[in-house]
Amino acid sequence: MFTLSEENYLKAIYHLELDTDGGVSTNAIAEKLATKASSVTDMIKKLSEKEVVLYKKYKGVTLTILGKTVAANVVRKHRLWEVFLVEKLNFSWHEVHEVAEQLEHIKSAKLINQLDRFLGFPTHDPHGDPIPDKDGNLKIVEKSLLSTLSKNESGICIGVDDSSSEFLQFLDKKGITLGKKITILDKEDFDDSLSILIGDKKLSISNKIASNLYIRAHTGQ
Amino acid sequence: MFTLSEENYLKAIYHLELDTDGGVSTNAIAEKLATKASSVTDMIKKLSEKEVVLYKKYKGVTLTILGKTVAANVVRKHRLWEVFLVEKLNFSWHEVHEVAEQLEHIKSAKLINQLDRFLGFPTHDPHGDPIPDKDGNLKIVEKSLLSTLSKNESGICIGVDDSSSEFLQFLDKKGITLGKKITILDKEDFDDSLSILIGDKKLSISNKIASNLYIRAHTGQ
DNA sequence: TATTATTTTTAGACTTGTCTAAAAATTTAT
DNA sequence: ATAAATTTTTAGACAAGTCTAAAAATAATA
Repeated sequence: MFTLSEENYLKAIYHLELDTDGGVSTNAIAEKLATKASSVTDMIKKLSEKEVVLYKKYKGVTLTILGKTVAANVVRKHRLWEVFLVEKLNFSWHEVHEVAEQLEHIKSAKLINQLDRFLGFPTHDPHGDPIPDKDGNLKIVEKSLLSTLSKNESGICIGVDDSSSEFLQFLDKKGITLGKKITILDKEDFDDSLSILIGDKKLSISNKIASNLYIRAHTGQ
Repeated sequence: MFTLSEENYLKAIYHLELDTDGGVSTNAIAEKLATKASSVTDMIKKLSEKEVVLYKKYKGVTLTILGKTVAANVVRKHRLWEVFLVEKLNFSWHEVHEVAEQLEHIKSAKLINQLDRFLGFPTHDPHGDPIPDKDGNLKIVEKSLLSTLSKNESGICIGVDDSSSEFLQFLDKKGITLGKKITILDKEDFDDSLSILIGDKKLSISNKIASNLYIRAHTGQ
């Protein structure tokens, strides 16, 4: 069994591994968890003892199969609870993270299985991130940043890169939500801003926004 | 803000105060929390600093208004989660306690308010115990043990005294659930066992069982 | 009321997870 | 390739919460 703190380290390493090749550095973990490198070293030794990470001094860490399974399970719980909060308790998508950070550590296999069923076996959380299945596998969806699409191309909004509260509230205000079809009407060379059609509304958005929105290619129609 | 451990102490004292007059003893708390008296003394000093208990050496503790409010809020969360688990996730009433012990420590006012609404503002948990309102007040229902009723009297089953897993499973097996009407058909002087009518079934139950079932008097009908 | 017995508190130690400051290893740059 | 900068690790300390063993206070009993 793993402590709350151990689970948080495993989750951090899990996320960092997704966009790093090779081992995850001590400093990267420290930054992600808002802690000190020395604390990370201490914890890594413990996790290494428990055989959930592979560790060689000065060379960073990688998760073992076991470690990845444990981490994915925490992520699974986090995202299922986010769905619950939004779908059943009327939370906005920018309000769920902090609470899900707590709920993800509740230990009960039955709880999470029944919650999954209760929610209708969702595959994605309210931010569009995939929910790992019981074995820790997740369905990869081909996705691209809105900013990489060309004029007249379109796609379905399926997620965000930056899921900060501010950004999500901004999207709410603009009426940009998951599942909506977005079409690029025009691209401005000057500042890389975009003119887009979302639903039946025409919007102008900056490149910064477009670089934080994930789109699934929309063939035909 | 209170730590998980502090909340557990406050809850234990809250429950113990309900069936004790005067202060709650160090040993009683230690037994309830399966810890040592010396640990209790340490924690009590901390809680006293935080002004949630009144403490005089060797004289036991009592909750302050603030302490009672905090404790009642933990109990409120515990019982609301139990309702959730039974009503929405198909848990049996004997399975909920352990999970609710964890969920009761999740910190989010919005979460618990929305959960309350989602569940239809329930007043009692699956074992028949009252759920404190936001201010920590609970509706007292006049209740008596089944064993105190006389022949031909009847009432509605509203709760259990012993909520151990074994007892609850026993009740399930016998078909005894909350809300059912129970009538005393006969009392056996020899061993104080009872012959009762529940629903349309006739049952014989021991005095031990009857001393663990709470009944609300059922006037008329 | 003096003497046991019980309860409670104190003193000191241990674990977990964290920190700061300094040393060691690695990487970068001249 | 050696010096400088950065990263990582070690060493030692601290707070929270717990424990054991012993001392102090209270309660029970003769």
